[in-house]
Amino acid sequence: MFTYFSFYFCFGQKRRSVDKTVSADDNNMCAIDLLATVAGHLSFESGSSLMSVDKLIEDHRVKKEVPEEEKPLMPVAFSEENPYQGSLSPCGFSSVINGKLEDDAEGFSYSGATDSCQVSNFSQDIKPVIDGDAVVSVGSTSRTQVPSIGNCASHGLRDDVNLFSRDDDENFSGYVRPRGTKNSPRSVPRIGDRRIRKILASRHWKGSSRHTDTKPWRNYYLQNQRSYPIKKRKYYDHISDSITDDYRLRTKMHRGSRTVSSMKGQGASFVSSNSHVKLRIKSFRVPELFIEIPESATVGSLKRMVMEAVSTLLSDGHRVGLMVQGKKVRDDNKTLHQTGISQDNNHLDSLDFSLEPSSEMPQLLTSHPLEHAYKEMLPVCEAATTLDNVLESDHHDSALFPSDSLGNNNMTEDSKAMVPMALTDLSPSGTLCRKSKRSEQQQQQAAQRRIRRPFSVSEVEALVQAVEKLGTGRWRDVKLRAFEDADHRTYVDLKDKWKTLVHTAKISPQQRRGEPVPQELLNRVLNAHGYWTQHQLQLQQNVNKQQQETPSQTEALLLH
DNA sequence: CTTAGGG
DNA sequence: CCCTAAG
Repeated sequence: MFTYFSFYFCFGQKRRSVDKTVSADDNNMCAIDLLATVAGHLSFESGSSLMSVDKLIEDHRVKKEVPEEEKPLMPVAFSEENPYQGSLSPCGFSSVINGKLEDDAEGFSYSGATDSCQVSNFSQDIKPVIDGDAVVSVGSTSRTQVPSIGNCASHGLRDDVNLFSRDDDENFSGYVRPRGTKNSPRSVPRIGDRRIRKILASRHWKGSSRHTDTKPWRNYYLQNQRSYPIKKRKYYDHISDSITDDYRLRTKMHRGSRTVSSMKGQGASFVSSNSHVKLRIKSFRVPELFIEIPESATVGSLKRMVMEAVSTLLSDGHRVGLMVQGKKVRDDNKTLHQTGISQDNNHLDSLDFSLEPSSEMPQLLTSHPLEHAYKEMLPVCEAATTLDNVLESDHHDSALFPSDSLGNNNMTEDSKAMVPMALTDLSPSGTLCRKSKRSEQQQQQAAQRRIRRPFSVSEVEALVQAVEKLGTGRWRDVKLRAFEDADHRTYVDLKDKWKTLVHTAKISPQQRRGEPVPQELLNRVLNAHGYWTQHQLQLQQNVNKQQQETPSQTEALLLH
C-alpha cells in the first residue's frame, strides 16, 4: 500500500564505518596536492591547439609509418571495404562515438520506450503516480550531474572533448595520466578544461592511494568514487547533505485521508476502516550526476546519457532509508504507527526517504561546489572528520542531520539546488575523509566482490571500436583508449566482456540475456574477433616459419 | 603490471 | 567478476 515498500530494493546494508585517524600529513597533502593541481591546471590551459579535420584526414592518409602503439593496425587494403571503416575515420573513435550518440538519439532503440519516458519524466518534472498513491516527481535535471559511477557519462565526456584528434593512439586519447598508479608514457597531456578537471579530479587520488591502497579492490573503491568533470558547479547552491544519503526521496505526509484514492475503484471493503497514510513524494533527487556534452549533441543523446547515468545509479544497489522527524528508522519491523508515521500525528509533516549506498558502494560524502573547494577545503575536511567520529557512535542520523539539515525547509517545493555532489575528487578533503573510512571498511569487508556492472550499449560500442583497432591482445591499450575514464572497468573486465561478447554474438538472440546488444555491434564483434584471431595465427605462423630461417628475418617480419 | 584462460 | 599462472 505504501510506496515505501515499492522502493525497497536494497542489497547490502553494512554501513561503512569510520577510521578516525586523519594525520596531519594527510591534511598537508590536501593543500599541497591542491596547489599542485592548480598549477597544473594553469600550465595546461595555455597550450591548447586544435587540428582541423582536414588536416587530420590528410595526416591519416599520408601517414605511412604507424606508431608503435598502433602496430597491428589493420592493413590499409583491408579498409577498402572492410567493416572497420569507422575505426579508420579521420576522427577515429571520438567521431564515431559522437555520431553514434546522435544517431541513437534519433530513435535507436537503446533502452526502449520506457526509458525514454523516464527521461522525459526526469527532465520535465512530471509526476507519475506510483503505486497507487505516492507521487514522485523528478526535477532539476538542468543541474543534474553525471554520477561518478556512471559509465556512459565517461564516454560522453571523453568523446566530445577531443573531437578532432588524430586516429592514432598518441594523439587520439592523450589523456593525462594523473594517477600515480598509471605512469604509462604513452599518453600525452591533453588540453582543455576537461583535462584540467581531470587533473583536479585525480590528483589527490594519487595521494590517498599512495598511502594506503595497494590492493586492486581498494583501488576500485577509490576510483569508483571519482566524479567526472563538472562543468557548471556554480549553479549549485551551498550543498549540505547527509553522509550516507545519495539521493533523497522527499516526502510529505498527508494526513486525514482514510482511503487511498486509487483503491476506491477496487471496492471499499478492501480499504476498510484502517488508518492509512498517504505519502506524496514530492521529488526524487538524483545527485552526483555530472554531464558534459558538446553543444552539437542532440537533445536525445543528452537524455540518453542522463538515463544511462540514472540507471547505473539505481541499478548499482542501494537501500532505502527512512527518516522520521530527522531520525533514521532502522527497525524494519516497526509499524508505521509505532514509528510515528500516522495520520494522527500532527507534528509529523515530513518524512525523508533516502537511497543509501549499499554495502558495496562507497560512502558518499557531499561537498561544496568546486568554486569553494579551495577556501573550504580544510574546514570541510575537519568537519568531515568530525562527522566520521560521530558516525562511530551511530547516532549521526539524528544528531548531525536533523530534518532541517536535510534541506527540506526550503527545498521541498522546488527541486532545485539540492544536487548533492559526492565529495570526491574536487575536494582533497573528500579523499581524506573517505580514505579514513575506507581503511576500516577494508578490515571489515575483506576482499569483496565488486559490484556487477553490466556493460551499457555505449560501452560495448566503445569496446568494439577499440578492439577493432587495437586487436584482442592489448587490453591495457583498449582500456586506456576507450575506458580511461571508466575507472571501474579494468582491462581484465574489458577482456572478459569481449569474451562474453564473442560468445553472445555466436548464440541465438533468444539465448541472450540482459540489455540487448544491437546486432550491428555483435556483427562487428564477430568480424573483429575473426580478423584478429586470424591475424594472430598469421603472426604465429610467420614466427614458426622464420624460426627455421634467419633470426634477423624473423625480426624484420615481426616488425613489419 | 599485463596477458590469457579457466572458474 | 574472480583467480592465477606466466611473462
